[in-house]
Amino acid sequence: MSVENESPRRIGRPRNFDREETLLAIVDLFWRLGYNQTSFRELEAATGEGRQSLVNAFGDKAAIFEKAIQCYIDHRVNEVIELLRGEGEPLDRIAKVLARWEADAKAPDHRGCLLVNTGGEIGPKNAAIADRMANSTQRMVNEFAKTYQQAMKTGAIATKPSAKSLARLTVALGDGALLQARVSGDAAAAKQTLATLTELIRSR
Amino acid sequence: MSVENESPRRIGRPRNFDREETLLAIVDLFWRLGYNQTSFRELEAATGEGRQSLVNAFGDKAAIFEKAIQCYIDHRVNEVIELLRGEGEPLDRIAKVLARWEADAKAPDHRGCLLVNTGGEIGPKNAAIADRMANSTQRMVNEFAKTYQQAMKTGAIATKPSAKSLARLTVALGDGALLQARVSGDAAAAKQTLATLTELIRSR
DNA sequence: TTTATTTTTGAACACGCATTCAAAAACGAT
DNA sequence: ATCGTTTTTGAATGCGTGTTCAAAAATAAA
Repeated sequence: MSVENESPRRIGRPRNFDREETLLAIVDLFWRLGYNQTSFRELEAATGEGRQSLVNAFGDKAAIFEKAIQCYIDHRVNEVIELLRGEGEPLDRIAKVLARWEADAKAPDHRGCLLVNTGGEIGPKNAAIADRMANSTQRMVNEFAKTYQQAMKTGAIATKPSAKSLARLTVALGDGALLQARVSGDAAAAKQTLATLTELIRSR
Repeated sequence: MSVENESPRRIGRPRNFDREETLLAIVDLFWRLGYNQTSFRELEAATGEGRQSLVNAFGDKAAIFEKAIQCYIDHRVNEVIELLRGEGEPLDRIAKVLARWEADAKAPDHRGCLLVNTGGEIGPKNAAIADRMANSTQRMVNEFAKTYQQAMKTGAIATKPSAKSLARLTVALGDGALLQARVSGDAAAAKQTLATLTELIRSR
């Protein structure tokens, strides 16, 4: 690997905007509108940049979307995993993740979860996108499974449904709750749904 | 109400196709491709009819989609409710619904659930569609709640998470499982997720 | 200052789409 | 047979879209 970080002074006209900041605005846009309803006109408006600049920086629309999905994964999915790997009791760490999902359900613009929304819209049509989504689900399931395993060792929960099974159920439930929140905007229902999971697991 | 069923001999050239049969083909198409990816070209191919005939019978694309959604609800959602109102023990009736969801997860074309897919794609943008989806969810939740209530009275399950809470969790979990099945095509994971719910509820 | 390279700007382009039109065809009624 | 009505057929139209082009602007190197 050659060194690329030391003074990346490149030739030519410098970029007018911050790449990461612009990408975050793009993520937010796809999150709210979905892939098909997001046109270059809205991308320009949301970022304040010309479309040629966006194409130059990120590629065509499909490439822009892929990078937005990756950005979302890097921030949101990894944040969930970090919460599960953090400090405190296993069940408390899981509660933190559920609280985070509730916060997304409460968002005023009915955004839900970008991966969930994309799953319904793109589905298996785009293999690259589908793979990343399936991989994200898998990573979250694995981390939940580890955390549930720890909770079982301390006796906080029963061992009857396996940790892996509980993990799969948890992630699927999060997906469903955030989907319903996007459609109906009823954040309270999502909150209660997730609370029921906690109740079901603890009371054993 | 005037009688409309007795010999509906109408004036003009008779329709060449069966309305219900064609609508079912349209439902299948939207189910697999989603709203945006379904163009009139594919509608023509799937139904074998000219686009003007389709527009004449069902209206423009938005109206066609609305009628397809309604058709899906009339068949699928109502079928779930009928299964819950059917014969047998409450938990067995619920098991029948879960088995039906598993079957949809197993479908070779990754269709998942039309309402789930549409929720991700349309979201809250189309109020008429969103209302019908929220209403369908509500009806299923209510019927699940009744069934869980019956199971509690017979002592088949504990009364600790309320019947309503369990019902909400069940529907949200079904949504999540079918969404994951659409994205990854991993029907086995969906099956195990739903099985874990049964395990969690029974073992108390 | 000049040159080379990259980004920005603004527009033009080609394509697919839903919508719409007009004529022909198929029926019941007169 | 003729007329009125509805569906079918096939094409045309207009619009929004993603993509692409060409000139101007901004920087580092020579």
